Amino acid sequence: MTGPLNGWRTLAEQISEQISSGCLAPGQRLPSEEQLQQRTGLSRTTVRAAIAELRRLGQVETRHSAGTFVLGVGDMFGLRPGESVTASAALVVTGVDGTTRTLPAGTRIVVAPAEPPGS
Amino acid sequence: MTGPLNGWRTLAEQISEQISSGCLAPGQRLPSEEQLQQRTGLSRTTVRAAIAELRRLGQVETRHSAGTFVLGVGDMFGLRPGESVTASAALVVTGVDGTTRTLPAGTRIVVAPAEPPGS
DNA sequence: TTATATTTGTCCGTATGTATT
DNA sequence: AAATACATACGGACAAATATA
Repeated sequence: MTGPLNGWRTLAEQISEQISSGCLAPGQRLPSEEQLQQRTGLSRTTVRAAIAELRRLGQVETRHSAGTFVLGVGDMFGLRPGESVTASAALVVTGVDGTTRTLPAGTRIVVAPAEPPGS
Repeated sequence: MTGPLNGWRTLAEQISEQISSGCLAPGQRLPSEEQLQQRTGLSRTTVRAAIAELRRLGQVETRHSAGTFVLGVGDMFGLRPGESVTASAALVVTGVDGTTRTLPAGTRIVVAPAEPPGS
């Protein structure tokens, strides 16, 4: 098995891939929670956990009683040495392998110094 | 009544204030979910929702089977090539000369590519 | 080392409220 | 007014990882 994974992680990943591949375009509405329940056989709790994850990753936005919608890709900003970034909300760092890490609000993001080659 | 006990937002706010006021110091463990249940009379679902909110705000970090711990603030984070950062709130970039620039929420911060010397 | 208790993780079901369509 | 869809909240059960004895 590729990995049984949990319920909500698997579902979040599947939807995320549909977004990445363009099957779900920006502005488009995701299936309702009930529809996702029926299609996947998962409970509503699990479906909602998956959507919450997508929200955390900034891929979708949920509007009360209207649905969950795919967000467009945000702009990129290239941070240069000497510059720093902060925000009044938590910062989510996405690593090279796709894993994420949450930093407290107020953390200062700077460009890491280059590693010396002889490490 | 011991308190209003209305919902996960209230609980999250209460704990958040304890963190802001220093009653809960960085590194300190929050009461367990069961303890919070008993103290507040809320269900575990609601208690967990409150903690999830604190996590979303970057105020705490939860370690499996160990507990939820208060995070320190004002730390630095060195961003490395390949990593990216976003936040659900506006991002403020501070330049080398001290000037600031505000970027919309969702903007992806990446390490700017090194400029070739002959530019 | 083994065993036990604690604590969080995941998952399910149900009910009701609220906002949108 | 009615149907749809998300928000909140309760309850229970078992798994998994950690800490402790």
